[in-house]
This record gives sequence, C-alpha cells and structure tokens, in this order.
Amino acid sequence: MTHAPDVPKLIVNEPGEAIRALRASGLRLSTARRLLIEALFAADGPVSAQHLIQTLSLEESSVYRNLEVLERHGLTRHVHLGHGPGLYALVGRDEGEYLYCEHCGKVTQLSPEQLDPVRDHIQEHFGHTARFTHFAIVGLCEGCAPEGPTGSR
Amino acid sequence: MTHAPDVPKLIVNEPGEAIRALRASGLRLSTARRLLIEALFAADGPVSAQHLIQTLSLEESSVYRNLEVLERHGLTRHVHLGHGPGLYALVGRDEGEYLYCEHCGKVTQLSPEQLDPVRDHIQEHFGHTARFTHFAIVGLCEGCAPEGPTGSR
DNA sequence: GGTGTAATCAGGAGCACCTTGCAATTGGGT
DNA sequence: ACCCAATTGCAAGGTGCTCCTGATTACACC
Repeated sequence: MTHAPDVPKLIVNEPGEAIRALRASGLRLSTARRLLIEALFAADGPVSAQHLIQTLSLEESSVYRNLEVLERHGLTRHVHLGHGPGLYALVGRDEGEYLYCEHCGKVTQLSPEQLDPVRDHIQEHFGHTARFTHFAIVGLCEGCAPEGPTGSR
Repeated sequence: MTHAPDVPKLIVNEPGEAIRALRASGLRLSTARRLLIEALFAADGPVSAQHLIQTLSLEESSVYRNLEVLERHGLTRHVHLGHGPGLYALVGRDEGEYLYCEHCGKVTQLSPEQLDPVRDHIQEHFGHTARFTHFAIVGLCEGCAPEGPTGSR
C-alpha cells in the first residue's frame, strides 16, 4: 500500500498537457516556461540547469526561478545522482528513480513500481514513507562491485 | 550476503584508534587532524564542516582538505540529508544510515544491518550494490505522512 | 484591438559550500 | 638537531544556485 489507489496518475504525452497543468495552477505561460517545458518533454532523462540555459539561450536566473516555481506547483522535479548539479525533469513524463554507480558513473533508471517492495519494507519496519526521486540510490553496478568481474571504469 | 564475512569490522572506541589507522595509512598527525578526529569522535552524529571550523577554530581550507584526505583513506565519510551541506563522521564510530523527513526535518539513525534486507533486494533484482551512507533515505516520517495524524512541523 | 496591472523577466550582485595554488611551516624519521 | 616532504594558512577562484530591482510582458477585461 504505497500509493493511495485513488490518486490519478498524471502522465504527460505532449507538452500541451504540462502547459494546461501550469495554467490550472494559475501560472502564466511565458516564453521561458514554454521553452523549458518543451525541452524537458523532449529530453530523455533528467537534465542539468546549465544544459537548459545553454541549449535554450535563457537567462540563468530565469531558468532556476522557473524550475523552482514549476517544482513548487508539482510540474517538475529534480534529482541528484552522486555529487554534481541537480538534474531536472518533467513530472508525469519522467517518473523514474535511479541507481547510480559511484565508480563508473552508470545510471540505471527504474520505473516507480520496481522499488515498491523496498518502500513497503521501509514503511513497515521504520514507519517512513521513502521516495527515491530526490536522491539516487548510490552504490556499485554489477561490473564495478568487488567480487564481480574486473571492476571497469 | 551483503558483507563479506571475513572483512573485519572497524569499531573506534577512542580517538587513538583512528589516529593509529591514520598513521597506518602513512599520514602525519597534524594538530588539525588530531582536533578533527577528536571532535568527530566526541560528536553524536555527523556534523557539518562549518561546525568543525567554528568549534575548533581551524582554517576552512584545512578542514575541507583534511576531511577529504581522511575520507580517501577510509577514516571519515560524509552524508547528505536533504539539501544543505555535507555532514562528516568518523568511520568505525558512526556507521549509521539515515532516514530523513523532508517535511519536519526529523532524522532517524539506523544501524547498518537494519537495511540489509533492502540492500539484498536491490542486489538480487537489479545487480546493484547499494549503500545508503552517502545519501539519506528521504521521505516522510510517521507524523508527516499524508494519512498519518496531523502532519506537524 | 486596446488598456491596465500583476506576473514575469533580465541583469547583476550575492551567497553557501567547497577547491585550488603557493609560499611558509612543521611532523617525524635519522 | 637537521632535513625535507607533508601539511598549513591565506587568498583567490569555482560551481550551483538565490535574491534584488527596475523594465517588460501575458492575459483578463473592456
């Protein structure tokens, strides 16, 4: 019983849906916001703010400000793999949780359900509702683990 | 089978043991290092670099540099709860993994074994050797979870 | 289509948390 | 006590944001 069964699952199939959600939150659609939403929609996987700033030629402050506003309204989120900057994604488009190999940097994306048993265990034993969407699960991938084959880089 | 059964478990019962380990790594015992080790030994739970800098009146760069050297030699580690600075601890003294409530900020320390079932599950299903010592497990504590009692702050 | 005005933006300064470079100092082996 | 690589203190630099302020813009209303 990790999710309330009645909460509708938002899935964004085109940027327009995110834009409607934005309007529904009483936010205006500025050029910066449209570009951000389109770029996040088109991206495969979460991207850094710097990447967005450069590829979209947007003001640094505008990007951070909007990503924060959008996140406050539940439209975007950001995740941290190891160290390094936050990576931003469109909620409803990228719902993944990540395994991050701290040795070779490999990132494995999991669908939300795949960690449900883990969440359930933590809920049952510690009364804590865990989400792995903000911090990746850090560790070693198969190739880099001590007893695995040659720990590559 | 999360840990190799033959790896001796380092437990530090007094600062002198960490200092011996430091010497065994070919490192010198400078005043800064002694103070850091003593402070980390005395602390209950991981502390920020700023805290160490202020309470020990040490140079900022010296603290960060030494914490990094000590970490590279396996003597200290650092953990991130939500956002905010890294928190440093003596390996062998504080082996905890943490649950962090993103709503009220509550921190729950777990002993390493308590997450073994979770690690085993992730290992089995995804071939990933997870460690929760670098990033806390973020989520909501019992009091702050949606269907729990009044979500306090 | 024009107008008013609150939301949003651009640009720049500022901040937290570290990191780096380099000359001066020091721990510890001999 | 001497030596010299390891370590430090200081100052500057870097990254990833965050905040401020006056100019601009989206959009509800006419």
